[in-house]
Amino acid sequence: MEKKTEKKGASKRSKAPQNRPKHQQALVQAAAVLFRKQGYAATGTAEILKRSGAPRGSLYHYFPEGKEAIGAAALEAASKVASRTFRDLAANTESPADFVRAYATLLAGWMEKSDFTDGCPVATTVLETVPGSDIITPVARTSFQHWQRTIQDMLMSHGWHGGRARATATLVLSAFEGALIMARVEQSASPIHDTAEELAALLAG
Amino acid sequence: MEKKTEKKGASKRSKAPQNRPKHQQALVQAAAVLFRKQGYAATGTAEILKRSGAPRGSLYHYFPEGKEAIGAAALEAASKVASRTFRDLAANTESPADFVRAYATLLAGWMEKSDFTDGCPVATTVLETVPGSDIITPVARTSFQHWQRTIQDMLMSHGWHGGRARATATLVLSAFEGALIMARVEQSASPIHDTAEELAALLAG
DNA sequence: TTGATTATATAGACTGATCTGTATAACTTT
DNA sequence: AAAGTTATACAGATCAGTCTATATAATCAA
Repeated sequence: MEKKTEKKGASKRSKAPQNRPKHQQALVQAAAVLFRKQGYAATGTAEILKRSGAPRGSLYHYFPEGKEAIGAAALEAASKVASRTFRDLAANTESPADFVRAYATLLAGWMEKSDFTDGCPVATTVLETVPGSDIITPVARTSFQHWQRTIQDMLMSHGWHGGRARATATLVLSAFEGALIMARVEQSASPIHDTAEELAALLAG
Repeated sequence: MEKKTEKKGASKRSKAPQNRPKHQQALVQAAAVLFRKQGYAATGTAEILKRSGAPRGSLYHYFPEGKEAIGAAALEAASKVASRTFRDLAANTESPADFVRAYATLLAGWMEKSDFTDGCPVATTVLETVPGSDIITPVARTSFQHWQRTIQDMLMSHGWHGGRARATATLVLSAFEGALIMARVEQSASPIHDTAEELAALLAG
């Protein structure tokens, strides 16, 4: 079982530190996209490998706990992106009503661009793995709590008080979560805009 | 696939173990539970067979198009149950605000009873198969549209006007859909009640 | 500096289990 | 017998995960 021994290595022409965790990030990124679009169980490790360009060995090197660990990492990555979006949007809008409208526009554009094959990166995986997976469940929980808190803070910075802000933030999150599902099924951004307009009415009144 | 197997009708109403579509209904029922709890792709036909007690041959006899056809049938069955619940609830509540509170109580009890392993029977399958599956996609779309329309009618029967009733019904549906996901992740009925209370405030004001 | 040693990372063949779907035989009921 | 249903064996594909070998980096030895 001899293999070609390519001695071509050893050339350290570039000191670019590109070969450290070369494939780790690619794996998470690929998994995030695939899980989001087609679900957790329907996505095989082979597909993740192919899309990321990583070999099988790397997957189990970086994620000894296997597929579930990749799922958790993908959720974590997606969660951070969304949290940052929430914060940025909160900083650049003038009222809660503005905030939900702006976020709706963002989501709608995103869904349209993907031909309605995208959706919430957390929801898809969650419905297949929570509470079954001990690795994914806590990550998902933290993610939702973080989002909820970010929206709650946004409301409070506009004068809302604790208890009501908490419940309202939950409604906002629930509504967008559901609107993404409806948009996907109806292949239309309308549910997102309808939901946001009604939310805006509540937040303004 | 809907106009083929129902010619015998209710000619025989004996409770006796008559094996007409004996296994057909059991298959759909088993699939509905499993898809709802653990997802579409994660549920193998073997598991459906085992839970339903049907042999493999029956599955492909009643559903020649296989797993996707069972998925569509399960969605259809679940959709009808929910529609009926909506109508019954609408008939027995005195205002839209009452309606959402009553439905929240129903959902919360259901989730608690299942230890938060249940959820919306449509959402779970949808996120894995729409728009990929040509068999499931139209069923899911019809289901959501039917629900939306039922809630819209409820609102209009309380004096709401067309345009606003449409958008508000979408919000209500989205919010409950999302609240179920959050409840599952947080292993708590609070997101459902919080969401419903905020919705009630909007509907009352 | 050079050489040896260990740790990290890449690479893909391989495994046994499970997947969906098919084929065909054997009932059951009319 | 004929049609409708049940029953099981089977097939090819794919599944997640393990294995061994190799390559590159970092650390230590002289």
